[in-house]
Amino acid sequence: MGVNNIGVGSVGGARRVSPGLQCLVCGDTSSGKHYGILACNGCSGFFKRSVRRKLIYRCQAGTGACVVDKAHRNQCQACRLKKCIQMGMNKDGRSMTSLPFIYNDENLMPLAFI
Amino acid sequence: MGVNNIGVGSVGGARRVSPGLQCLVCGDTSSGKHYGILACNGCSGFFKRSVRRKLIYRCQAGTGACVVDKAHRNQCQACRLKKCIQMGMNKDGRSMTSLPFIYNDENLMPLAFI
DNA sequence: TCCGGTCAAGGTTATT
DNA sequence: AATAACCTTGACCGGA
Ligand SMILES: [Zn+2]
Ligand SMILES: [Zn+2]
Ligand SMILES: [Zn+2]
Ligand SMILES: [Zn+2]
Repeated sequence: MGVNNIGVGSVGGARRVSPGLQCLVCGDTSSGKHYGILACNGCSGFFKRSVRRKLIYRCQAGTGACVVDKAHRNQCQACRLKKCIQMGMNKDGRSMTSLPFIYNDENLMPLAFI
Repeated sequence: MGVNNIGVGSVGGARRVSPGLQCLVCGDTSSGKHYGILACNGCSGFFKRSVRRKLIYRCQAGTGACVVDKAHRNQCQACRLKKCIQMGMNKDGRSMTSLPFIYNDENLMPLAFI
C-alpha cells in the first residue's frame, strides 16, 4: 500500500472503510473509488443495481430536489441516482453527467438508461 | 523481442496478451508463463492467492471433474486449483504434480497445502 | 520476462 | 423484494 493511499487500507484483498474518505453522493464513509468517484458501499451497490437492471425511478415529491445524505438516501431512489450521475458516477469510464434527463414528472432517469 | 516469442508483444513496458498463446488451465489468452506454465492473468492470480493464503477448497459436485475453461473457471475453485497443479503450476520452481491429493470427498487440495 | 502488489468491478451474503 | 457489508476476481503496474 503506497503512502498516497491514505485512508484506504486492505487486508487479504478486503476493502475497508476509513474515516478519512467520504462518499460524494451521501457523505457516508467511503472505502475508495467506485464507478469513477469516491463513494460508499451503499451508493456503489445502489448504482450497480440500478444500471444492471436498467431501473427507472420516479421522484415522489415531483421536484427532483430531495436531500441525499446518509440518513435520507433511501427515501428517494430517483434523486439518489440523479446525484450519483451528477457527481460523476459512470459505468464504462464515460461520464454520464451530460446526458439529458427527463423531468416531465414521469421519472428522472437519463434517456440513455431507458 | 526475439523471434521465438511469437504471440507476445510489449509496448512501453506493458505486458500484452496475444491470441497466439493460451492458458494451459482454462484456454484463455495468455501473456506468457506464470508459475512455470503458460497461464492467463486470471489463473495466475487465482493460483497466487490460493498458495499465499493456503486456501482449501471443496468440489461441490463431489466428483473433482468439473469443466475448467474460460466460461466455467470460477464455478469450482477446487477443480480449478487441481488443474493448475496438474498442468504443472508451482510456487518455487518445484513441480507439485506428484503431491498426494485428498480425494476422500472432503476436499481436493494437496496435503502440502494444508 | 516474470513476480508481487494493487484495487475497482462484480458476485455473495446477511439483514431488513 | 432492496440494501449494504463482505468477498473473489483479474487487469494493470512497478520492480527485479
Ligand atoms: Zn453514499
Ligand atoms: Zn426525489
Ligand atoms: Zn486460465
Ligand atoms: Zn469441482
